[in-house]
Amino acid sequence: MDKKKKALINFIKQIIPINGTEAEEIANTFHFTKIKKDNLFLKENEISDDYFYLEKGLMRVFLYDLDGNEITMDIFTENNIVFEITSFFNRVKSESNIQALTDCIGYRISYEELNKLFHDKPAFRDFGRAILVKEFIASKKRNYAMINQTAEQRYQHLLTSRPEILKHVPLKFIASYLGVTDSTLSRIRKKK
Amino acid sequence: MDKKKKALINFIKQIIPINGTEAEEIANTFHFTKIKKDNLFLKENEISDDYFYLEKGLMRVFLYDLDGNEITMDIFTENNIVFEITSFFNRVKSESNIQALTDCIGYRISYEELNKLFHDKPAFRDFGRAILVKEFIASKKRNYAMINQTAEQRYQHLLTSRPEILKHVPLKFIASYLGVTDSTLSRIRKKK
DNA sequence: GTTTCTACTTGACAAAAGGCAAGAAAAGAA
DNA sequence: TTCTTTTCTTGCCTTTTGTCAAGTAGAAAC
Repeated sequence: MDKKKKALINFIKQIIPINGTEAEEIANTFHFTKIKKDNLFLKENEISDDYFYLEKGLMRVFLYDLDGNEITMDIFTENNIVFEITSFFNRVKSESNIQALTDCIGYRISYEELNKLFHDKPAFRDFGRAILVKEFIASKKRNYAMINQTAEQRYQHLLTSRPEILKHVPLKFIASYLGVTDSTLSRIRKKK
Repeated sequence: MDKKKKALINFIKQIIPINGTEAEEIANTFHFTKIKKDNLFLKENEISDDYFYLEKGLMRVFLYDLDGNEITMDIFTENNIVFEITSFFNRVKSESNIQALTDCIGYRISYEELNKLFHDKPAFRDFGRAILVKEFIASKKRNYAMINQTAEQRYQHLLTSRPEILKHVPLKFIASYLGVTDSTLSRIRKKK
């Protein structure tokens, strides 16, 4: 038993009903991982092999648009699973990068290990599905916000729902995540 | 063996590698369903119990914003799985409605039947996951388009990638799906 | 046929957001 | 500390999109 995996064990228990022993066995398949600030956890054109529980820190997903501009598509905060769904599950080259915005620690498993867990621990299948569903719902909410809210409303929502992002992430990344330019976000922020 | 389920069988085979017999057995768990134009396949505040393969027709997902306006969040075309992920998988009341935009036919199963299939046909688990991943990717692409493209670019893309929508769906639904007002879409369309 | 909807268009003006460039402020490096 | 780089702000002007309201076109109802 690895005492240090407590956060991961609690996270698993929070997602699915499972007894302590089994949650521990699952957690013990995961490997401790550190990522230094600014380092890339996933590079574009690589096939992602990381299903990663982020215990501490912040990460972002970004890619380049047709003009070569960086677009921040997602920002992950602690106590979440971080992975590039397309590349990881479809075993194709990633179009996006995942970068640590602060020093990060957490636990990872490979595609093979994940599938072995699905096989060995049927309860864990529900975990896998629940994570997919959870992230999918978050993506749909973002779509809704982009259609129905102004940039200012999206900013206010981020401010109240995930204030830790505002504290640690440069404005330009937040701006592109919210779908505006950094000038616009700077003006929005000034208003308040 | 039900000859009429050929489209569904082919769809399953297209998503996962599977032999004909097993694909047929899976397909035979599904129930033929018709939905008349304009009818609601799912009503808000109901718990969705439909995992639906749409063989022919068009459907849309919509909900009401805070001002009571209808927002079309998604449009489904034929040869796709239609379901409200949050309500169906989390067994909670749906916040959105699903409506037939034309007369529709297809095959449905319930949540219970789906889970039974996952249990009885391990290969079908990959199908379930592949569908989730497929829809998730589509949602992420929509997010990207909303952040990086103008309404006109989004319209042009829809025009070339899914022209059947333009033919059969009223402009106001397409407009809200693209994240613009119907006036704006009308002007965009005029340009070309 | 006429009426009644609904779908769509269009004009005039307002609001939201972007582009660009200059400069201030803050954070890091030496 | 000073220098350098990055981050953020701001002004000016343009583009995009929204709002509201009036009007047309077409389909469906009577």
